[in-house]
This record gives sequence, C-alpha cells and structure tokens, in this order.
Amino acid sequence: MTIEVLTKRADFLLANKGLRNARPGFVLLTRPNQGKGKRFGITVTKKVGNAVVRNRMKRRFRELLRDALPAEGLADHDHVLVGRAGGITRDYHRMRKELTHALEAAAEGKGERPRKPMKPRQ
RNA sequence: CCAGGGGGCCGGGCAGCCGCGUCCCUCUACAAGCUCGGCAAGAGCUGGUUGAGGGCCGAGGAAAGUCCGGGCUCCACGAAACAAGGGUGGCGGGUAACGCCCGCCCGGUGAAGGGCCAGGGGAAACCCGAACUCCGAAGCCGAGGGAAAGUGCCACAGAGAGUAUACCGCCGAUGGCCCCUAAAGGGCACAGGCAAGGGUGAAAGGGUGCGGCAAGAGCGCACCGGGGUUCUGGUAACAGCGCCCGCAUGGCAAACCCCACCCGGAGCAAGACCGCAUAGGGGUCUCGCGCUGAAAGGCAGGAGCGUUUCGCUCCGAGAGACCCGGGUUGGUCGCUUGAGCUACGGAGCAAUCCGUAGCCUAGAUGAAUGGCUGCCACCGCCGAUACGGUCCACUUGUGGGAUACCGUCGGAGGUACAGAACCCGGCUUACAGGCCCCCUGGCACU
Repeated sequence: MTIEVLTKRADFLLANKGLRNARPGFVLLTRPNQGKGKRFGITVTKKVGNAVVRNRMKRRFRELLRDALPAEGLADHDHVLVGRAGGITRDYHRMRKELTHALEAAAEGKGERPRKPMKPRQ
C-alpha cells in the first residue's frame, strides 16, 4: 500500500481540527479521513527559519514518517507534522522514539483538543 | 629580510544501509488505435497507464538582495517632430547592453626613504642632522560635465559672507590743535589714512620673502599658485616649453537650472492550449434613442489614440455608474542548446575578440538533488611529554631546564554563508576555513 502526500491546502486545514500531540521537535496532528488510506503532510512555517532550515527540517520529517508510518501509522488517517524550533538540532533517533510514542497516544485517542484555525498565511 | 598593497581559486572526502526527481531501457498487466491475416484464430507496430527491475545525471559562489542592463512573451504602435518624466556624466576602448569591465588622464590620500635646513662635529675635505615644508611607489578614494547663461543659498559666530568690511589694532606723512622754539624737534589722536597683526568662522577676496611706506597694500620685485595664449606631443581627456596678465569672476549644481547622450509599458502569476464554470449573466439608477435602408449596413454625431497635422480604431441605439453572481488556488506547453562549457592556437598592455575540435551539464511545483551511522581530513582551544628541533652550558656529545614555539600524544568541541523556480551579463551584501599568484619601495647578498 502506498502512502499519499497531502498537497491541498484544504486537507491541512481539516487536519488542524484533529488531535494534537506535541513533542520537543514537532507537533503531530492526526485526523480520520473517511477511508482514503494513510496520508501524511508536513508544515514548516517561516517562523522557524529561512529556506535552508525549512527544507532540511522537511527532509528529516519525511524520513521519520517514511520509517514510522507503514508499521505504526493510523489506518485511514491524515498525519501532519508541524515543525518546531528543535526539529533540526535534536537527535534523530530520539525524535524517532518520540514519534512512536506520539502515534501510540494518538491511536488511544489521547491528545489536546484542536486549536482555533490559524489565520491564512501567504 | 623589512614595509605597504592587490588579485584569483576551492569551499569537505571515503564507505555502508535506506530514500527522492527528470529522462532512457527491459519485463509484466490493462484497455485503445493502426497494419497484416481465410477478416477467423492470431501476429506485429504505435503511443498511454499500473507494477517490478536496471542505467545516466542531479544546487551555488554567492542559487541571496532584487539595485542596474539585456534576451523572451504579451500589450500599445502610421510617421516624424515637440513636450513631459526618468537616468547617465573626465577621455578612449570592450560589450547584445549597462550605472559593468579594461587602459589612461586629473585631483586627493599614501610607508620606508630623499631634498631643503636651525644646529652640532671636524684643521680641512666632509659627516650627522630636529621642527616646519617640499618630493615620495604600488595601492586606495573621487555623483570627476558646466559656477565669466541666469536665479537662489552660505546657518551660528563675526565689524564685515560677494556691490566686501573696520571691532580691537597700526599710522597720523598731509591738514588741525598744543608744547618748545632761531631752526630742528616733541606731544595729542581731531580730520583723515591702512588692512599688516589680533579676534570670529567651514570659508575673510592669492601665499612666502625682500623692497617700499607715516602705517600699509601686487604698490614694485623674486619664487610658488592662478588666468590667457602660441607652439610641440597625444585619437582624446590632458601634459610640457615659451610668452603675456599683478590677479579681474570664493563655495554649493546630492538647490533650481543649463549642456550632451540614452530610455514605450508590463512581466513566466508573461503568454498559449485543454478541462471545469458562466450561457453570452442578473438587478437598480441616470442620460439618450437624428437621417437613410426590408435587412445587413452607410451617413450625421460622439468617444479614444499625451499634443499637432493628416490618419487610424471603437460606438453608432444604446451608453455610463453602483451592487450581486461566476472564473482566475486543476492539467499540458512555455522549460532549458545557451551572448553555453572545455581544450588548443592566434590578435591585443588589458577588458575582450577570432578560429578549430570536442561536449550536452538540474528542470522541481506542499517544490527532487537527501537521511542516518562509521572512519578520515581541516581548524582553533585545553592538557601531557624532554622522544626530535629551537634555548643554555661546556668536557663536542653529553648534561640542564622550561612547555613560550614547531613537532609528538591524548581530550572535549567546531566545519561557515546559504537552497535553483524563465534564462543570461553585472553590481552589492553574507561567509568556518584552506590553497595559489602578483605588484611597489627600501636594505643585504650573489
């Protein structure tokens, strides 16, 4: 089974209404998507850094998700990782374990309630 | 060796595991089209899609800032002139072009050093030589056209700031007054003369010296500066020699302005096509509805093209304003062969250009070009060490001592700035660190 990538802005806005699980390097958003399979997306805002920083963070997150989702991902859910300050400097393997725990918490229905949708950027 | 400078190049490497993007190839599956077939079975070909495997290539010197200049695309465009606005500004060259680059000119700055010189040493020859000042290379800096075309401004301070001025001061020859008088002389600072010195200032209407004078002053002279000009050299900017002028017109043009030259506008969200959507949309208000014709259309008229002339376009029975609704956040093309890169040869001081041969070197779009691990490399820091060198001593191959230096060993760290988004030529800014080359002056040696 292939894992699709989210590309539409509307999908990200919907995911923002799902469960939030924050970790030092990232925030994991999960939300059921009515049987469209496992999908993922990555959000790194300009607040985090310049283009080099943002691209590097996206590559690391993509690597984390590629490793984690097939086994640990939630079926028929959208997964969105939001970049935070420590996303680059934090040890990769440590973040990998943190992602596992975040996914487990999401599968059990734990996590914060959704925040209010942010104002559209750009 | 000392001193002062300039430029170019690179900007981590290797290995393992896993992964991404374009393109190509093989196989598999699916349906389609075409051809061949007895129009049967079937075979072959073409492009597409799904999946698997393999191969090639895959960020920068600034990809950045978006400050200039182009290509390309669309819009406007009949032409020229003029106006407006913007830009550039020593001269020559290079270039597709530039506000860029190269060479040169001018002004300023510029180390060691040199000239002049007070003075010192010396019997002399000669030597040393302060301050001021002058000459000093490469390099660096210069919005570097015009201030005798015009207008304007020059704050504060100051007496006076561009028709110069007279506060302190100097003088008071001449005239006046006073003293003493035979005469000479002396005094006062009244008339008046002066602008040297002081003071103010960013700037005081050439500077230094000598003469001159009552005191002064280009008043006269010498040198320096400045202006004009003949000639010579140079493509030119300009430079040099000579002659003349006693000096007559300070700064600001990044204040207006004048002169010369250049310039249509918008940008790949350009633009083209496909799909979707709208169904040639709806509502309200205002103004208008001339002639001809069956109609299409034509004419009058109106509007626009910066202006003018001729000319062109549109409307011509509808037009305008406002509100509501729809589309532009799908796809394909544009999209990478280009002022291209490399090598060799040639022209040129150089920027750069010419010739020949070879090469094809990212095309993503929630945006590929990577993630993790190990080893190495480089850098400074901390610590250890007398094993090698530097250092000291002498018995000249031994001893001593310190960790300041180069090595050696160990440790904890760091490895920058930064990510193509249509493409080029520049500029500017950011940058851990490494490598290389060159210029100029001086000293020493050969």
